[in-house]
Amino acid sequence: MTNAGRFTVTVDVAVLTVRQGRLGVLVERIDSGAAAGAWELPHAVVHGPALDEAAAAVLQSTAGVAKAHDALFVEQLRTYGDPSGPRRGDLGISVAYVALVGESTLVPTKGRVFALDDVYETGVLADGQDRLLDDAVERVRSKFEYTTVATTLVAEPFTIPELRRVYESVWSVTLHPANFRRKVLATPGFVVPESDDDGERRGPDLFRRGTAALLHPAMLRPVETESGARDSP
Amino acid sequence: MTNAGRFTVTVDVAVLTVRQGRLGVLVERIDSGAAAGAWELPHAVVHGPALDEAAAAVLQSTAGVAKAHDALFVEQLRTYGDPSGPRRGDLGISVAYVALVGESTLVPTKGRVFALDDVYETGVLADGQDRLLDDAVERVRSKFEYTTVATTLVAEPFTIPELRRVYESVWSVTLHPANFRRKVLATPGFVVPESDDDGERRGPDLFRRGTAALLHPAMLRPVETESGARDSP
DNA sequence: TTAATAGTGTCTATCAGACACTATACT
DNA sequence: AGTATAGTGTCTGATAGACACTATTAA
Repeated sequence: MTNAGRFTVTVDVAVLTVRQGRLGVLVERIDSGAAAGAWELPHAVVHGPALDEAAAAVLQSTAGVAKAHDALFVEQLRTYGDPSGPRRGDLGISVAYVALVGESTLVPTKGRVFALDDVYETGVLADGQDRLLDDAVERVRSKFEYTTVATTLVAEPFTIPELRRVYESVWSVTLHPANFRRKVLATPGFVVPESDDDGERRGPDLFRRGTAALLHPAMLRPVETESGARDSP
Repeated sequence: MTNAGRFTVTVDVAVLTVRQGRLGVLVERIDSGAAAGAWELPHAVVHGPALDEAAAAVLQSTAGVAKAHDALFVEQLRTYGDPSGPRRGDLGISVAYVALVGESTLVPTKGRVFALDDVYETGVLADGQDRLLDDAVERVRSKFEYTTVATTLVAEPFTIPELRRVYESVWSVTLHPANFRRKVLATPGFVVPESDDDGERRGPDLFRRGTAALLHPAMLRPVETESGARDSP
Protein backbone atom coordinates (compact mmCIF):
# COMPACT_ATOMS: atom_id res chain seq x y z
CA MET A 1 0.00 0.00 0.00
CA THR A 2 1.73 3.14 -1.16
CA ASN A 3 0.91 6.70 -2.00
CA ALA A 4 2.88 9.81 -2.81
CA GLY A 5 6.17 7.94 -2.46
CA ARG A 6 5.58 6.96 1.14
CA PHE A 7 5.59 3.36 2.21
CA THR A 8 4.46 1.24 5.06
CA VAL A 9 7.57 -0.65 6.15
CA THR A 10 7.35 -4.05 7.77
CA VAL A 11 10.00 -6.04 9.57
CA ASP A 12 9.79 -9.81 9.03
CA VAL A 13 11.92 -12.13 11.11
CA ALA A 14 12.81 -15.71 10.23
CA VAL A 15 13.46 -17.27 13.64
CA LEU A 16 15.37 -20.50 13.12
CA THR A 17 16.18 -23.15 15.68
CA VAL A 18 17.20 -26.81 15.86
CA ARG A 19 14.91 -29.27 17.61
CA GLN A 20 15.32 -33.02 17.62
CA GLY A 21 18.00 -32.85 14.99
CA ARG A 22 15.88 -30.86 12.58
CA LEU A 23 16.03 -27.25 11.49
CA GLY A 24 12.82 -25.44 12.39
CA VAL A 25 11.25 -22.04 11.89
CA LEU A 26 8.86 -20.05 14.05
CA VAL A 27 5.57 -19.27 12.31
CA GLU A 28 2.26 -17.70 13.26
CA ARG A 29 -1.21 -18.39 11.98
CA ILE A 30 -2.87 -15.73 9.89
CA ASP A 31 -6.23 -14.90 11.40
CA SER A 32 -7.81 -12.58 8.91
CA GLY A 33 -7.65 -11.43 5.33
CA ALA A 34 -7.44 -13.37 2.10
CA ALA A 35 -4.68 -15.63 3.43
CA ALA A 36 -6.43 -16.50 6.69
CA GLY A 37 -5.53 -20.01 7.82
CA ALA A 38 -2.10 -19.98 6.22
CA TRP A 39 1.05 -19.39 8.26
CA GLU A 40 3.47 -16.52 8.15
CA LEU A 41 6.68 -15.32 9.73
CA PRO A 42 6.59 -13.06 12.79
CA HIS A 43 6.52 -9.43 11.75
CA ALA A 44 5.57 -5.92 12.76
CA VAL A 45 4.98 -2.59 11.10
CA VAL A 46 7.88 -0.24 11.71
CA HIS A 47 7.19 3.06 13.40
CA GLY A 48 10.67 4.55 13.58
CA PRO A 49 13.90 4.39 11.61
CA ALA A 50 15.57 2.01 14.06
CA LEU A 51 15.17 -1.22 12.09
CA ASP A 52 17.35 -3.42 14.30
CA GLU A 53 15.35 -2.41 17.33
CA ALA A 54 12.11 -3.17 15.53
CA ALA A 55 13.40 -6.64 14.70
CA ALA A 56 14.48 -7.15 18.32
CA ALA A 57 11.00 -6.18 19.45
CA VAL A 58 9.41 -8.75 17.15
CA LEU A 59 11.82 -11.35 18.48
CA GLN A 60 11.00 -10.42 22.05
CA SER A 61 7.26 -10.51 21.63
CA THR A 62 6.97 -13.69 19.59
CA ALA A 63 9.97 -15.79 20.59
CA GLY A 64 10.38 -14.60 24.16
CA VAL A 65 14.05 -13.72 23.82
CA ALA A 66 15.59 -10.63 25.30
CA LYS A 67 17.80 -8.61 23.02
CA ALA A 68 21.24 -9.40 24.32
CA HIS A 69 21.17 -13.10 24.96
CA ASP A 70 24.08 -15.43 24.58
CA ALA A 71 22.19 -18.01 22.59
CA LEU A 72 21.07 -15.54 19.99
CA PHE A 73 22.11 -14.36 16.60
CA VAL A 74 20.23 -11.65 14.72
CA GLU A 75 21.17 -10.16 11.37
CA GLN A 76 19.48 -8.21 8.67
CA LEU A 77 18.85 -10.40 5.64
CA ARG A 78 17.62 -8.16 2.84
CA THR A 79 14.70 -5.98 1.88
CA TYR A 80 11.86 -7.15 -0.30
CA GLY A 81 9.87 -4.63 -2.20
CA ASP A 82 8.76 -6.11 -5.46
CA PRO A 83 5.41 -7.87 -5.87
CA SER A 84 6.88 -11.19 -4.80
CA GLY A 85 7.90 -9.95 -1.38
CA PRO A 86 6.46 -11.39 1.81
CA ARG A 87 3.87 -8.59 2.10
CA ARG A 88 2.76 -8.47 -1.50
CA GLY A 89 -0.52 -6.79 -2.20
CA ASP A 90 -0.66 -5.92 1.43
CA LEU A 91 2.00 -3.56 2.66
CA GLY A 92 4.72 -1.69 0.88
CA ILE A 93 8.16 -3.08 1.58
CA SER A 94 9.57 -5.55 4.04
CA VAL A 95 12.94 -5.52 5.76
CA ALA A 96 13.76 -9.13 6.58
CA TYR A 97 15.89 -10.42 9.44
CA VAL A 98 17.24 -13.86 10.34
CA ALA A 99 17.56 -14.97 13.92
CA LEU A 100 19.10 -18.08 15.42
CA VAL A 101 17.71 -19.03 18.80
CA GLY A 102 18.71 -22.04 20.87
CA GLU A 103 15.89 -24.45 21.61
CA SER A 104 16.19 -23.90 25.34
CA THR A 105 15.93 -20.15 24.86
CA LEU A 106 13.06 -20.10 22.40
CA VAL A 107 9.65 -19.64 24.01
CA PRO A 108 7.02 -19.18 21.32
CA THR A 109 4.33 -16.88 22.67
CA LYS A 110 2.03 -16.61 19.68
CA GLY A 111 3.10 -19.15 17.10
CA ARG A 112 4.72 -22.54 16.89
CA VAL A 113 7.85 -24.06 15.43
CA PHE A 114 7.55 -25.98 12.17
CA ALA A 115 10.24 -28.32 10.97
CA LEU A 116 11.62 -26.83 7.80
CA ASP A 117 10.95 -29.93 5.75
CA ASP A 118 7.31 -29.85 6.80
CA VAL A 119 6.99 -26.23 5.77
CA TYR A 120 8.12 -27.05 2.28
CA GLU A 121 6.21 -30.30 1.98
CA THR A 122 2.91 -28.87 3.11
CA GLY A 123 3.30 -25.47 1.50
CA VAL A 124 1.57 -23.78 4.39
CA LEU A 125 3.40 -20.50 4.18
CA ALA A 126 1.71 -17.45 2.71
CA ASP A 127 2.80 -16.13 -0.68
CA GLY A 128 6.25 -14.58 -0.79
CA GLN A 129 7.32 -16.07 2.53
CA ASP A 130 8.91 -19.14 1.01
CA ARG A 131 11.42 -16.98 -0.76
CA LEU A 132 12.30 -15.14 2.40
CA LEU A 133 12.70 -18.42 4.23
CA ASP A 134 14.90 -19.79 1.45
CA ASP A 135 17.12 -16.75 1.66
CA ALA A 136 17.27 -16.97 5.44
CA VAL A 137 18.23 -20.65 5.45
CA GLU A 138 20.85 -20.15 2.80
CA ARG A 139 22.28 -17.23 4.73
CA VAL A 140 22.54 -19.32 7.87
CA ARG A 141 24.04 -22.28 6.05
CA SER A 142 26.64 -19.96 4.65
CA LYS A 143 27.31 -18.30 8.01
CA PHE A 144 27.99 -21.69 9.51
CA GLU A 145 30.94 -22.04 7.19
CA TYR A 146 32.93 -19.07 8.37
CA THR A 147 31.52 -18.05 11.74
CA THR A 148 30.89 -19.62 15.12
CA VAL A 149 27.14 -18.89 15.16
CA ALA A 150 26.35 -22.59 15.38
CA THR A 151 27.17 -22.42 19.05
CA THR A 152 24.10 -20.25 19.62
CA LEU A 153 21.98 -23.33 18.93
CA VAL A 154 23.39 -25.58 21.66
CA ALA A 155 22.87 -25.27 25.39
CA GLU A 156 26.00 -24.95 27.50
CA PRO A 157 27.85 -26.95 28.36
CA PHE A 158 27.84 -28.98 25.18
CA THR A 159 29.80 -31.81 23.60
CA ILE A 160 31.52 -31.78 20.25
CA PRO A 161 29.05 -34.34 18.87
CA GLU A 162 26.17 -32.08 19.93
CA LEU A 163 27.72 -29.21 18.05
CA ARG A 164 28.29 -31.51 15.12
CA ARG A 165 24.64 -32.49 15.04
CA VAL A 166 23.69 -28.82 14.82
CA TYR A 167 25.86 -28.49 11.75
CA GLU A 168 24.40 -31.66 10.31
CA SER A 169 20.85 -30.47 10.91
CA VAL A 170 21.39 -27.07 9.36
CA TRP A 171 23.38 -28.30 6.40
CA SER A 172 21.36 -31.48 5.91
CA VAL A 173 24.46 -33.60 5.63
CA THR A 174 26.38 -36.10 7.71
CA LEU A 175 29.85 -35.12 8.81
CA HIS A 176 32.80 -37.27 9.78
CA PRO A 177 32.92 -37.18 13.58
CA ALA A 178 36.69 -37.43 13.76
CA ASN A 179 37.37 -34.74 11.20
CA PHE A 180 34.74 -32.43 12.64
CA ARG A 181 36.21 -32.68 16.10
CA ARG A 182 39.72 -32.05 14.87
CA LYS A 183 38.59 -29.04 12.87
CA VAL A 184 36.65 -27.45 15.73
CA LEU A 185 39.41 -27.94 18.27
CA ALA A 186 42.00 -26.65 15.83
CA THR A 187 40.19 -23.31 15.59
CA PRO A 188 41.25 -21.11 18.51
CA GLY A 189 38.34 -19.59 20.37
CA PHE A 190 35.61 -21.64 18.73
CA VAL A 191 34.92 -23.64 21.88
CA VAL A 192 36.65 -23.70 25.26
CA PRO A 193 36.94 -26.81 27.43
CA GLU A 194 34.64 -26.93 30.43
CA SER A 195 36.80 -26.99 33.53
CA ASP A 196 35.93 -30.39 34.87
CA ASP A 197 35.59 -29.62 38.59
CA ASP A 198 33.55 -32.72 39.12
CA GLY A 199 36.40 -35.20 38.89
CA GLU A 200 34.01 -38.09 38.73
CA ARG A 201 32.14 -37.09 35.59
CA ARG A 202 32.03 -39.65 32.83
CA GLY A 203 31.15 -39.31 29.18
CA PRO A 204 32.05 -37.00 26.31
CA ASP A 205 34.15 -33.90 26.89
CA LEU A 206 32.19 -30.73 27.66
CA PHE A 207 32.77 -27.29 26.18
CA ARG A 208 31.42 -23.75 26.26
CA ARG A 209 31.23 -21.10 23.58
CA GLY A 210 34.52 -19.45 22.79
CA THR A 211 35.12 -15.79 22.07
CA ALA A 212 36.00 -16.13 18.39
CA ALA A 213 33.35 -14.96 15.94
CA LEU A 214 35.04 -15.91 12.69
CA LEU A 215 36.58 -19.20 11.64
CA HIS A 216 40.05 -19.23 10.12
CA PRO A 217 40.11 -21.11 7.93
CA ALA A 218 36.48 -21.69 7.08
CA MET A 219 34.74 -25.01 7.64
CA LEU A 220 33.24 -25.56 4.22
CA ARG A 221 30.19 -27.75 3.82
CA PRO A 222 30.60 -30.87 1.72
CA VAL A 223 29.88 -30.58 -1.98
CA GLU A 224 26.17 -30.32 -2.62
CA THR A 225 24.46 -33.63 -2.03
CA GLU A 226 21.57 -31.59 -0.71
CA SER A 227 18.06 -32.91 -0.15
CA GLY A 228 17.93 -36.19 1.64
CA ALA A 229 21.65 -36.46 2.02
CA ARG A 230 21.49 -36.84 5.75
CA ASP A 231 18.92 -39.61 5.50
CA SER A 232 21.55 -41.92 4.14
CA PRO A 233 23.83 -43.59 6.70
CA MET B 1 10.98 12.11 7.83
CA THR B 2 8.23 9.88 9.02
CA ASN B 3 4.70 10.08 10.20
CA ALA B 4 1.98 7.61 11.08
CA GLY B 5 4.27 4.66 10.29
CA ARG B 6 4.86 5.67 6.70
CA PHE B 7 8.32 6.25 5.38
CA THR B 8 10.02 7.88 2.50
CA VAL B 9 12.24 5.19 1.03
CA THR B 10 15.42 6.03 -0.81
CA VAL B 11 17.63 3.82 -2.94
CA ASP B 12 21.36 4.56 -2.65
CA VAL B 13 23.79 2.96 -5.07
CA ALA B 14 27.52 2.55 -4.51
CA VAL B 15 28.88 2.37 -8.06
CA LEU B 16 32.38 0.94 -7.93
CA THR B 17 34.90 0.71 -10.72
CA VAL B 18 38.64 0.27 -11.22
CA ARG B 19 40.60 3.01 -12.96
CA GLN B 20 44.36 3.16 -13.28
CA GLY B 21 44.78 0.32 -10.87
CA ARG B 22 42.71 1.95 -8.16
CA LEU B 23 39.27 1.20 -6.83
CA GLY B 24 36.93 4.14 -7.35
CA VAL B 25 33.40 5.15 -6.50
CA LEU B 26 30.92 7.36 -8.32
CA VAL B 27 29.80 10.38 -6.26
CA GLU B 28 27.70 13.47 -6.86
CA ARG B 29 27.97 16.89 -5.35
CA ILE B 30 25.28 17.99 -2.94
CA ASP B 31 23.85 21.29 -4.15
CA SER B 32 21.56 22.33 -1.35
CA GLY B 33 20.73 21.77 2.29
CA ALA B 34 22.94 21.61 5.32
CA ALA B 35 25.47 19.33 3.64
CA ALA B 36 25.81 21.41 0.48
CA GLY B 37 29.30 21.12 -0.96
CA ALA B 38 29.90 17.63 0.34
CA TRP B 39 29.60 14.57 -1.89
CA GLU B 40 27.14 11.73 -1.77
CA LEU B 41 26.28 8.50 -3.52
CA PRO B 42 23.78 8.45 -6.39
CA HIS B 43 20.29 7.91 -5.09
CA ALA B 44 16.59 8.39 -5.76
CA VAL B 45 13.37 8.35 -3.83
CA VAL B 46 11.43 5.18 -4.50
CA HIS B 47 7.92 5.50 -5.89
CA GLY B 48 6.95 1.85 -6.24
CA PRO B 49 7.75 -1.45 -4.55
CA ALA B 50 10.15 -2.57 -7.30
CA LEU B 51 13.42 -1.83 -5.53
CA ASP B 52 15.73 -3.51 -8.04
CA GLU B 53 14.21 -1.47 -10.83
CA ALA B 54 14.62 1.70 -8.83
CA ALA B 55 18.31 0.90 -8.37
CA ALA B 56 18.68 0.16 -12.07
CA ALA B 57 17.12 3.52 -12.87
CA VAL B 58 19.60 5.32 -10.64
CA LEU B 59 22.41 3.44 -12.32
CA GLN B 60 21.08 4.32 -15.74
CA SER B 61 20.65 8.01 -15.04
CA THR B 62 23.91 8.64 -13.23
CA ALA B 63 26.35 6.07 -14.60
CA GLY B 64 24.95 5.73 -18.10
CA VAL B 65 24.66 1.97 -18.01
CA ALA B 66 21.69 0.07 -19.40
CA LYS B 67 20.21 -2.53 -17.13
CA ALA B 68 21.39 -5.74 -18.75
CA HIS B 69 24.99 -5.06 -19.61
CA ASP B 70 27.72 -7.63 -19.64
CA ALA B 71 30.15 -5.52 -17.69
CA LEU B 72 27.75 -4.95 -14.85
CA PHE B 73 27.02 -6.41 -11.47
CA VAL B 74 24.23 -5.08 -9.26
CA GLU B 75 23.18 -6.46 -5.91
CA GLN B 76 21.21 -5.25 -2.95
CA LEU B 77 23.54 -4.51 -0.05
CA ARG B 78 21.36 -3.85 2.99
CA THR B 79 18.88 -1.35 4.34
CA TYR B 80 19.80 1.48 6.64
CA GLY B 81 17.18 2.96 8.87
CA ASP B 82 18.73 4.06 12.10
CA PRO B 83 20.02 7.59 12.64
CA SER B 84 23.44 6.73 11.22
CA GLY B 85 22.07 5.76 7.82
CA PRO B 86 23.03 7.62 4.66
CA ARG B 87 19.87 9.77 4.79
CA ARG B 88 19.88 10.60 8.45
CA GLY B 89 17.80 13.52 9.53
CA ASP B 90 16.59 13.78 6.00
CA LEU B 91 14.56 10.90 4.76
CA GLY B 92 13.29 7.77 6.43
CA ILE B 93 15.08 4.64 5.38
CA SER B 94 17.53 3.80 2.63
CA VAL B 95 17.86 0.59 0.65
CA ALA B 96 21.46 0.39 -0.50
CA TYR B 97 22.82 -1.34 -3.59
CA VAL B 98 26.33 -2.10 -4.83
CA ALA B 99 27.17 -2.00 -8.49
CA LEU B 100 30.35 -2.94 -10.34
CA VAL B 101 30.80 -1.21 -13.65
CA GLY B 102 33.74 -1.60 -15.99
CA GLU B 103 35.66 1.58 -16.69
CA SER B 104 34.85 1.45 -20.39
CA THR B 105 31.14 1.12 -19.63
CA LEU B 106 30.89 3.78 -16.95
CA VAL B 107 29.83 7.19 -18.26
CA PRO B 108 29.19 9.54 -15.34
CA THR B 109 26.43 11.93 -16.31
CA LYS B 110 26.07 13.94 -13.15
CA GLY B 111 28.95 13.11 -10.83
CA ARG B 112 32.54 11.98 -10.99
CA VAL B 113 34.62 9.06 -9.89
CA PHE B 114 36.71 9.41 -6.76
CA ALA B 115 39.52 7.02 -5.94
CA LEU B 116 38.50 5.22 -2.79
CA ASP B 117 41.64 6.22 -0.91
CA ASP B 118 40.95 9.89 -1.67
CA VAL B 119 37.40 9.58 -0.36
CA TYR B 120 38.67 8.36 2.95
CA GLU B 121 41.61 10.71 3.16
CA THR B 122 39.64 13.83 2.40
CA GLY B 123 36.47 12.83 4.23
CA VAL B 124 34.32 14.49 1.61
CA LEU B 125 31.36 12.15 1.90
CA ALA B 126 28.22 13.27 3.72
CA ASP B 127 27.35 11.76 7.10
CA GLY B 128 26.36 8.13 7.05
CA GLN B 129 27.68 7.51 3.57
CA ASP B 130 31.07 6.30 4.72
CA ARG B 131 29.47 3.39 6.45
CA LEU B 132 27.51 2.45 3.37
CA LEU B 133 30.66 2.67 1.28
CA ASP B 134 32.56 0.52 3.77
CA ASP B 135 29.88 -2.11 3.60
CA ALA B 136 29.80 -1.96 -0.18
CA VAL B 137 33.55 -2.34 -0.54
CA GLU B 138 33.66 -5.20 1.93
CA ARG B 139 30.82 -6.93 0.10
CA VAL B 140 32.67 -6.65 -3.19
CA ARG B 141 35.96 -7.81 -1.70
CA SER B 142 34.17 -10.81 -0.34
CA LYS B 143 32.34 -11.49 -3.61
CA PHE B 144 35.67 -11.57 -5.39
CA GLU B 145 36.62 -14.58 -3.33
CA TYR B 146 33.90 -16.90 -4.44
CA THR B 147 32.39 -15.46 -7.63
CA THR B 148 33.59 -14.36 -11.05
CA VAL B 149 32.31 -10.78 -10.75
CA ALA B 150 35.84 -9.43 -11.15
CA THR B 151 35.49 -10.03 -14.87
CA THR B 152 32.86 -7.27 -15.05
CA LEU B 153 35.65 -4.78 -14.41
CA VAL B 154 37.85 -5.66 -17.39
CA ALA B 155 37.16 -4.93 -21.04
CA GLU B 156 37.10 -7.94 -23.35
CA PRO B 157 39.28 -9.42 -24.50
CA PHE B 158 41.55 -9.29 -21.49
CA THR B 159 44.75 -10.90 -20.28
CA ILE B 160 45.24 -12.83 -17.06
CA PRO B 161 47.52 -10.11 -15.69
CA GLU B 162 44.80 -7.53 -16.37
CA LEU B 163 42.34 -9.60 -14.40
CA ARG B 164 44.93 -10.02 -11.69
CA ARG B 165 45.39 -6.27 -11.41
CA VAL B 166 41.65 -5.91 -10.86
CA TYR B 167 41.88 -8.31 -7.94
CA GLU B 168 44.92 -6.48 -6.62
CA SER B 169 43.19 -3.11 -6.87
CA VAL B 170 40.03 -4.26 -5.13
CA TRP B 171 41.77 -6.24 -2.43
CA SER B 172 44.67 -3.78 -2.00
CA VAL B 173 47.22 -6.54 -2.12
CA THR B 174 49.79 -7.91 -4.50
CA LEU B 175 49.25 -11.43 -5.81
CA HIS B 176 51.72 -13.94 -7.15
CA PRO B 177 51.33 -13.84 -10.94
CA ALA B 178 52.10 -17.50 -11.42
CA ASN B 179 49.76 -18.75 -8.74
CA PHE B 180 46.98 -16.41 -9.80
CA ARG B 181 47.15 -17.58 -13.36
CA ARG B 182 47.14 -21.23 -12.38
CA LYS B 183 44.19 -20.68 -10.09
CA VAL B 184 42.09 -18.84 -12.67
CA LEU B 185 42.77 -21.32 -15.45
CA ALA B 186 42.07 -24.24 -13.13
CA THR B 187 38.55 -22.96 -12.49
CA PRO B 188 36.28 -24.15 -15.31
CA GLY B 189 34.20 -21.38 -16.82
CA PHE B 190 35.98 -18.49 -15.13
CA VAL B 191 37.58 -17.30 -18.36
CA VAL B 192 37.61 -18.79 -21.87
CA PRO B 193 40.54 -18.45 -24.26
CA GLU B 194 40.07 -15.98 -27.09
CA SER B 195 40.18 -17.89 -30.36
CA ASP B 196 43.27 -16.41 -31.87
CA ASP B 197 42.12 -15.93 -35.47
CA ASP B 198 44.85 -13.45 -36.11
CA GLY B 199 47.69 -15.91 -36.26
CA GLU B 200 50.22 -13.13 -36.16
CA ARG B 201 49.25 -11.64 -32.81
CA ARG B 202 52.00 -11.42 -30.24
CA GLY B 203 51.87 -10.80 -26.53
CA PRO B 204 49.96 -12.17 -23.55
CA ASP B 205 47.15 -14.68 -24.03
CA LEU B 206 43.70 -13.17 -24.42
CA PHE B 207 40.51 -14.36 -22.73
CA ARG B 208 36.81 -13.56 -22.46
CA ARG B 209 34.40 -13.93 -19.57
CA GLY B 210 33.32 -17.49 -18.93
CA THR B 211 29.86 -18.67 -17.99
CA ALA B 212 30.62 -19.72 -14.43
CA ALA B 213 29.29 -17.43 -11.71
CA LEU B 214 30.73 -19.17 -8.67
CA LEU B 215 34.30 -20.26 -7.99
CA HIS B 216 34.95 -23.79 -6.73
CA PRO B 217 37.00 -23.73 -4.71
CA ALA B 218 37.11 -20.12 -3.62
CA MET B 219 40.08 -17.85 -4.27
CA LEU B 220 40.70 -16.50 -0.80
CA ARG B 221 42.42 -13.17 -0.31
CA PRO B 222 45.74 -13.23 1.52
CA VAL B 223 45.62 -12.78 5.26
CA GLU B 224 44.89 -9.18 6.19
CA THR B 225 47.85 -6.97 5.47
CA GLU B 226 45.31 -4.33 4.50
CA SER B 227 46.01 -0.63 4.12
CA GLY B 228 49.06 0.15 2.08
CA ALA B 229 49.90 -3.45 1.47
CA ARG B 230 49.99 -3.00 -2.27
CA ASP B 231 52.36 -0.09 -2.01
CA SER B 232 55.14 -2.41 -1.00
CA PRO B 233 56.96 -4.23 -3.80
C1' DT C 1 28.97 -59.25 25.94
C1' DT C 2 27.59 -56.52 22.41
C1' DA C 3 26.50 -52.34 20.02
C1' DA C 4 26.91 -47.51 19.60
C1' DT C 5 29.37 -43.57 20.26
C1' DA C 6 33.58 -40.67 21.73
C1' DG C 7 38.07 -39.82 20.87
C1' DT C 8 43.13 -40.56 18.88
C1' DG C 9 46.32 -41.49 15.30
C1' DT C 10 47.67 -41.65 10.64
C1' DC C 11 47.67 -41.86 5.59
C1' DT C 12 46.73 -39.60 1.13
C1' DA C 13 45.10 -36.38 -2.35
C1' DT C 14 44.63 -31.64 -3.05
C1' DC C 15 45.78 -26.94 -2.95
C1' DA C 16 48.11 -22.46 -1.72
C1' DG C 17 52.30 -20.26 -1.65
C1' DA C 18 57.04 -19.82 -2.99
C1' DC C 19 60.66 -20.08 -6.17
C1' DA C 20 63.39 -21.20 -10.37
C1' DC C 21 63.51 -20.90 -15.07
C1' DT C 22 62.28 -19.78 -20.05
C1' DA C 23 59.99 -16.84 -23.50
C1' DT C 24 58.51 -12.61 -25.28
C1' DA C 25 58.14 -7.59 -25.76
C1' DC C 26 59.65 -2.97 -25.25
C1' DT C 27 63.53 0.39 -24.81
C1' DA D 1 71.81 -5.93 -24.82
C1' DG D 2 69.02 -5.37 -20.94
C1' DT D 3 64.91 -4.95 -18.27
C1' DA D 4 60.17 -6.02 -17.33
C1' DT D 5 56.57 -8.94 -17.84
C1' DA D 6 54.19 -13.42 -19.44
C1' DG D 7 54.07 -18.04 -18.83
C1' DT D 8 55.67 -23.04 -17.28
C1' DG D 9 57.38 -26.31 -14.05
C1' DT D 10 58.14 -27.91 -9.51
C1' DC D 11 58.71 -28.14 -4.54
C1' DT D 12 56.82 -27.75 0.21
C1' DG D 13 53.62 -27.07 3.99
C1' DA D 14 48.84 -27.05 5.33
C1' DT D 15 44.48 -29.05 5.15
C1' DA D 16 40.33 -32.04 4.11
C1' DG D 17 38.71 -36.45 3.78
C1' DA D 18 39.07 -41.28 4.72
C1' DC D 19 40.06 -45.06 7.57
C1' DA D 20 41.91 -47.89 11.44
C1' DC D 21 42.00 -48.40 16.14
C1' DT D 22 41.05 -47.74 21.26
C1' DA D 23 38.07 -46.18 25.07
C1' DT D 24 33.80 -45.50 27.16
C1' DT D 25 28.94 -46.03 27.89
C1' DA D 26 24.39 -48.13 27.76
C1' DA D 27 21.58 -52.07 26.66
